[in-house]
Amino acid sequence: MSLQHAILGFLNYRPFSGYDLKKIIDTSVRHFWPADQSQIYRTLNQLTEKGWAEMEVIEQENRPDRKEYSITPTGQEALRTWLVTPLPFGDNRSAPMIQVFFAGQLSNAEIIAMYQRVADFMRLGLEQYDQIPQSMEVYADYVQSPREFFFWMQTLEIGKMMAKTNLEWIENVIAQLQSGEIPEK
Amino acid sequence: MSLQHAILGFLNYRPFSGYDLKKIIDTSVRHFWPADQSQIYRTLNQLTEKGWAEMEVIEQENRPDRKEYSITPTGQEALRTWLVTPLPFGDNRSAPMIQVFFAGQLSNAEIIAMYQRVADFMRLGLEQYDQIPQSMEVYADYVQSPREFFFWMQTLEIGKMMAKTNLEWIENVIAQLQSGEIPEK
DNA sequence: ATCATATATATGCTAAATCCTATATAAGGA
DNA sequence: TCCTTATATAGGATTTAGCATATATATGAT
Repeated sequence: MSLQHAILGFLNYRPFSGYDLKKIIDTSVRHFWPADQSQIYRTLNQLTEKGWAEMEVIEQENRPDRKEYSITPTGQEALRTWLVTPLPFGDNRSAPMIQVFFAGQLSNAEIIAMYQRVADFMRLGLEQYDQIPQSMEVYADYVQSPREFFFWMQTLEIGKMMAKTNLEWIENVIAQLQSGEIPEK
Repeated sequence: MSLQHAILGFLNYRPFSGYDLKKIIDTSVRHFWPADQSQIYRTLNQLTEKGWAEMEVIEQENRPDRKEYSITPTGQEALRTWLVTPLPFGDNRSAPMIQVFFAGQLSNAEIIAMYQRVADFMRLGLEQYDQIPQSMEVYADYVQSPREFFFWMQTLEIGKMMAKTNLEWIENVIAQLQSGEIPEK
């Protein structure tokens, strides 16, 4: 359902083709909603069937025709309705959490080794967060607005905060294990 | 894939039936990995086909026969291999993040109203976290071990930390919007 | 001349998840 | 008697996602 709304969100800026959308998504919302090319095309068909988007074939020389999709008034209404619907944060499936739940079945040494590797990945990720704002400038091609930019940066901000919190938690678990407080089974 | 490993994790404590597992999952890992009844039964079939679990029919009086599933040595190996594989935290789809990304398409008043409702939900959720440890005692029926308990509590701990971080972020966004720093489009 | 890359869309197949319904037995309450 | 709840498993239908492959044109590099 959400990919439909994500695409509607972009179409509400201006019309795009499936090919455009693939590139845009890969440089923006991919971090919290990756989308396969085939999925994007299929979703555009769904939006058209629902009457939330309209398609126009744009003939081109030297390259295949484009199918440009525009949002319809019904689509704009559907988008707004969805955007103002409170959704629960932190309600997502998480395989790493399953690992934590069953970590007791491993030895302390194994757990420490694994989480030290995870912590290293997270520290790397945190460093890279600071380089993302530059790559965000790409978006200026699509929409030029400090208001939009503010909310885009908020998705980065929350990502960074979550990563920090995760890292803090991991470091704490490692410390507790290393302190010997947690007896082996 | 992960439901298979979650179920293996439980089977590694002792044999369970699909009916047992449904109840156990609903009172434990449901928060980060909900599972439908039919999905559990189908996954048990998959585990059996893979040779990771074995099924034994237990005849009962007065009620339908149980099919008890035990983990096999191959299954234990698969579980261990998966448990020591570092998985990236914070790599999950998040519909609320899509809403943030496109929030600029709403008015400040609409955004504030929506996030105040979300914040209220989160504060409620945070209060309830403190009551969960009691309900965790149910697990004692399945496994009696302070070591296991430690890791179970860690899944609660990270959930609470994440909820706090989310709330902090939301309160900050609301404050920025209310301060008038963010111009309407 | 060939090979990779960019532009552009489509379809087949599979896995995973969700919802719904079906089947069967028995206890307990209204 | 009938209805609900508990115990127990199974399968159909649909949605979403992910991976692979096909098709078509044109440019630039080796």
